[in-house]
Amino acid sequence: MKTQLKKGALELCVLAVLARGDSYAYDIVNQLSRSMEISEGTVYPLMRRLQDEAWVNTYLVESSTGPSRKYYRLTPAGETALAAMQTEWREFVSEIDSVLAAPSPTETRLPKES
Amino acid sequence: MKTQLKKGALELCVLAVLARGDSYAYDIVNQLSRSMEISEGTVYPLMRRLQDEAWVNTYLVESSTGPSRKYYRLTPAGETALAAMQTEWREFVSEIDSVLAAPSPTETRLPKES
DNA sequence: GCCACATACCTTGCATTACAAAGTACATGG
DNA sequence: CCATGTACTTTGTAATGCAAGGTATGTGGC
Repeated sequence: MKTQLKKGALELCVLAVLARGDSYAYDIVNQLSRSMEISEGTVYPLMRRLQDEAWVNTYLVESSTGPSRKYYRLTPAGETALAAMQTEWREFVSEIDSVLAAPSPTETRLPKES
Repeated sequence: MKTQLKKGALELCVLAVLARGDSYAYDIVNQLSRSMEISEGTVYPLMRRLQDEAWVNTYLVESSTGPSRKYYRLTPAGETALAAMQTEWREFVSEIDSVLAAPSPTETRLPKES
């Protein structure tokens, strides 16, 4: 079920990780794995989308411990998008919480008349 | 974009509304509209799913101001599911917030060596 | 009577996105 | 030479939000 909750939030998470420093997909997955469940099959297509939106650009760096890494770097547009998403995220959480916190009727379970 | 964030959370919202008292889809849409954007085309299929899961059952009530209303009532299983989802929701928000709040490197934008 | 409007229901088709599964390729160590 | 870890990518499936459209009931104005 949690899968559905994640939709849209992972993009924000990936941008937040990149705001802390350039990284490559495999490492992003590992970083996010410390806080949440995430799979490679989710992140690689997501990185492609971020590129298509021009929120990141890429460069290759050779590694001595395996194949070359494709690093992603936030663009100015990406930073703007990240800021907007953080605001949206906070608004979204407030909205849901306000629904959850709405007053419960003192009389239990009576159909309301409009 | 916010559309994606909503996935999975609306089910929780609808159950939370029903926990405050039986209601019908058209009214649920209006109640939720006070806190968030929501459309009928989303809610009606969702109500069907809640029925399929046996989280709600229904009864008809005639209205003097329009067609009969199909009221939904939370079942015990629905209350259990609601409680579980509320917990999941809080965990989810914590996870995302922990990613957003993770420490920023003091040195800006340097590729990390593993 | 008729017509617009609000109420109330429902369905179809589209877009988005998370994920499992599978595959490719490089480097190291037994 | 073969298993393991690193690192990338693609394909297909499932879930679900939403616009758009459709049906039907009741009220009030003309």
